[in-house]
Amino acid sequence: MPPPPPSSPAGPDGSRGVRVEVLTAVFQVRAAGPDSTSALCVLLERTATTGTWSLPGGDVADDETLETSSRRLVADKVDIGKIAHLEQLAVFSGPRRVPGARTIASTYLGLVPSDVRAPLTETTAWHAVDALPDLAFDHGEIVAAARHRLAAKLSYTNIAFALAPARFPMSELSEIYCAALGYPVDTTNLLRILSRRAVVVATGTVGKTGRSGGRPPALYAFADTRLRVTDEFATLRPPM
Amino acid sequence: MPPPPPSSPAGPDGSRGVRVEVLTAVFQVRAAGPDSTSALCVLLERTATTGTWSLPGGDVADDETLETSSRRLVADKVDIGKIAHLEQLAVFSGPRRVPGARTIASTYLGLVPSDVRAPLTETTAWHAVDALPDLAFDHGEIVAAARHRLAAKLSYTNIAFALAPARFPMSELSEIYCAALGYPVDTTNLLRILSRRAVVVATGTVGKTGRSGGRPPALYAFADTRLRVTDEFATLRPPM
DNA sequence: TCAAAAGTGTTCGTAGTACACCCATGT
DNA sequence: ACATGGGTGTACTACGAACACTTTTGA
Repeated sequence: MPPPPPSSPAGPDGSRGVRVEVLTAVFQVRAAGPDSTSALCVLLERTATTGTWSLPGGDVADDETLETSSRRLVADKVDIGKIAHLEQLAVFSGPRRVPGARTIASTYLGLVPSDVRAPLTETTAWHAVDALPDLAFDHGEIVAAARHRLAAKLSYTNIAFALAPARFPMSELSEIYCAALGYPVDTTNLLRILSRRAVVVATGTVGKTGRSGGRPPALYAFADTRLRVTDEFATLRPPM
Repeated sequence: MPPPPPSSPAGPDGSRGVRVEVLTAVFQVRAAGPDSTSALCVLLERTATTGTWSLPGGDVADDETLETSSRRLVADKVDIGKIAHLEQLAVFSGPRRVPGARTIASTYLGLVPSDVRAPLTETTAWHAVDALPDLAFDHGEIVAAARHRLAAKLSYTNIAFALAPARFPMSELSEIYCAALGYPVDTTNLLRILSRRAVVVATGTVGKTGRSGGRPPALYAFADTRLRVTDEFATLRPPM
């Protein structure tokens, strides 16, 4: 019994197929809440009929990759050039994850710098991830996975470049880390760690002092604008 | 202009869809080469017609998740119960990644303990990852991604439980790490690290001494048989 | 008693945390 | 001058790498 070739068509006419949707969790650290402290927020859109919130997404087109698809499907919500980082998250494939036709969701994590002011439409809004409304289907699970991924990568990659403005005082970067991680981060040590790893560099310029006095802060910038693993081997390093 | 609901069907009758195939890179550390040293190997199958090697896989069925699909599609090659760990890898979605109908590949990484002796069929074989033949389509890329994932997780999770037998001397575990990582690992330090993290525990039993003399080794076992992150925060730990 | 393999202990370097202290600016 | 925020310096700790040394077995 010869096994079928592993990549053979599903049916004789190739007609069989499943629906594949792409869903993207776009994050931004932004002022939220009454005291306007920074919080990690996710972009949601409201379905007109049911009123429930869901992640932006839709179907893949024939001639595009899933990543292109993700970009296209959030383009009308956030300026496409403003997504500083986009990466695959996971596939959600439960046969009954959505009602109706069987639909597999390929999900993405997108990041937008904190100084981007996206023009929102009537049906889209940023929601703090710590105070989410009920989400459609398994979208809550997807947001949770995206948060987890972001938090993990903050500690061993330069992924924060995609959440920070081009230039920033370290105190601002510290706030961003704090918002994304959910716990306070020591600004002093953050600078040391990121400097040692050559993730951030001083620009030589200084910013303006805040509303209530204080020394004007030095401005820093990320050395790269692409994801880089900065602490590859937590342990079990190769010899020498 | 109300946006379409994010999970609406693609076409009026739901007929539109893409082909989704599941491909699995199954790894095992096994004796390979003339000197029969341990090497990381991947399970491949040969296409009868073209003679090229490819990863085991096929199409998703309507009522199964992708993971179930992966298990089913390698079941005739390796006893399904012997896959100690299976996880999502990535989605490969280039519109022209395979000839013919547009096919998206959802890929998985599977691990089999080194003491499992799988009954191979005529068309399947284990190949050392350092001496792979030409692979079909983008399967080489997939194997590379799987290797990379495995190496990374070896340093911050207990993932090696899925590559090791139930009980083993530390020298054997060291060989497994060495084969999977591609560089030598100090057995002494490996024990210390994995003990501190409570990843391995001594069983109290001792094994048989080798063919050429030597002290009989203590046998160890993994504390868990499911993936656990053992070094969650490489840095930026939460305070206290 | 010697070789081979396993196990123990010690030293060293480095990275990250915590925190005290010093600097620059606005009021 | 003093409050406010930014920056520097310094202990302390912990973990892992490297490697020497001891123990236990078979020949």
